Amino acid sequence: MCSALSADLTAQAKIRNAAIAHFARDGFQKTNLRAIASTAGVSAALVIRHFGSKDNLRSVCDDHVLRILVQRTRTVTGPVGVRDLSRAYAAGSEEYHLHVQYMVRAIEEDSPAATTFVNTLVEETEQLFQDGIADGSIRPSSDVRALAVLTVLISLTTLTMAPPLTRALGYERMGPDVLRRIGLPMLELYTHGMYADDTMLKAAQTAWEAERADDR
Amino acid sequence: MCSALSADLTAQAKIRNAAIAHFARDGFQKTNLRAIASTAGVSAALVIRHFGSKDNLRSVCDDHVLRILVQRTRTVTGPVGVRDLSRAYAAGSEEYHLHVQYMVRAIEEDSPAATTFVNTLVEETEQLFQDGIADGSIRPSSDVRALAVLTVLISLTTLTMAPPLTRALGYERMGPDVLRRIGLPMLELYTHGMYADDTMLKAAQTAWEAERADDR
DNA sequence: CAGATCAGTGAACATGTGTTTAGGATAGTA
DNA sequence: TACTATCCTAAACACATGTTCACTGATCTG
Repeated sequence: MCSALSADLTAQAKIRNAAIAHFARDGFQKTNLRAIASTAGVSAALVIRHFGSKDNLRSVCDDHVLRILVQRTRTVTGPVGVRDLSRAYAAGSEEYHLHVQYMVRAIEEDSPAATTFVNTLVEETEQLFQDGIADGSIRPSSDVRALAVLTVLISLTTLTMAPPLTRALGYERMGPDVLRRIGLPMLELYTHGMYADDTMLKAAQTAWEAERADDR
Repeated sequence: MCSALSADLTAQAKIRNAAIAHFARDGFQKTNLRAIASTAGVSAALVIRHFGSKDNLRSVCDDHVLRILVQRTRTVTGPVGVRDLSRAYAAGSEEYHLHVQYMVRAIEEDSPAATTFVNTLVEETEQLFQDGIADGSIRPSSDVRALAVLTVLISLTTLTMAPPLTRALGYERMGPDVLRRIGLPMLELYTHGMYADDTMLKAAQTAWEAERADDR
């Protein structure tokens, strides 16, 4: 965990890390070069000198974060996976949170790297589900791909819940306690749903079939 | 549905509607007054003249959208509710979509009105769940409030799914077909979860209890 | 040492954007 | 007609911000 000590990093790395932090917290648009430069302890001109432009700086950050996250997924996957993302997240380092937040921001803003982020996550999740269905730990689904997208969506937005949602739960800021609070209902939902019977599901299924018939 | 005809609206209303559209589509920060003015067919100066400042314009838009959405909820609720939000959404008007999107943007950006938006939604949803639990249509939950927050979160982010998520499903843009595609797995999830048994849930429960014991 | 290369900076530049200002058109009124 | 009020605009202003430029100092290299 040496990345917090900025003294022994090159200026480029300091700038990149500062940029990642700012982009993650405030978004790309709202972050200005002088703020990044100030955090990195350098001048705004140096940022441009090293990275050419703000856009290019973002793409470097994208690559960096993506590489680290993928690497982490590769090594950590197996026992954890998506099944218990919130616990894995809660146990993760500050730096990891930052990277996850960066990724979510990238997806929200539809940055160039967002597609890669999402596709990696969805692919991995879908594979996990396929395996789970094969070994009987997960119920078969009518549309595994869509289920994967849905759970990725839920995981991401849960992990970096918008402040108003957090406040609706009675907390000031996002933190481990919020995740714990939201994690149990989530697992309950994943385990046995929330409807007592399948009335809704059947109604929707027949309605959709009728719609499909109308389309022809 | 006369609001599309802008000819017979006052300049103030035209500006407000244009602002709502721009804020919803591009966010508050990225929208500039001249774009709003152009859409409304007026000058940028008139926007300031009528609303004082960009910030005040937003707060007027917040109030307007909130009032309409709450009114709609009050009248439409009952048969629809949150249970089948995607179908209700798919059946809704263009204007309704715009307002929902506006609300999601407000929540994402944590605008002043976001708290009101979210609290209204969560309150209404929680009440719906309480009623459902009472009449047996919904399973009892260990934390109804948190469940309400979670489902509001899921509904909102599903309705205005980020473009990369949409693309991961093979579609170019968000639309009724995407909602239909994601809606079925969602209902399945709500009906019987996705885990085949309660291994995960039990593991998490004991882990959390152990953690709570550690905290003392 | 001379020269070259590299990291780095402060000031200036260009542009975008929220806001102000001075004034123009139009309609109502005495 | 003259006065007033209302609605509206073009141009200017002020400021933030991405980027460029001229320059400094340090570190190699011959």
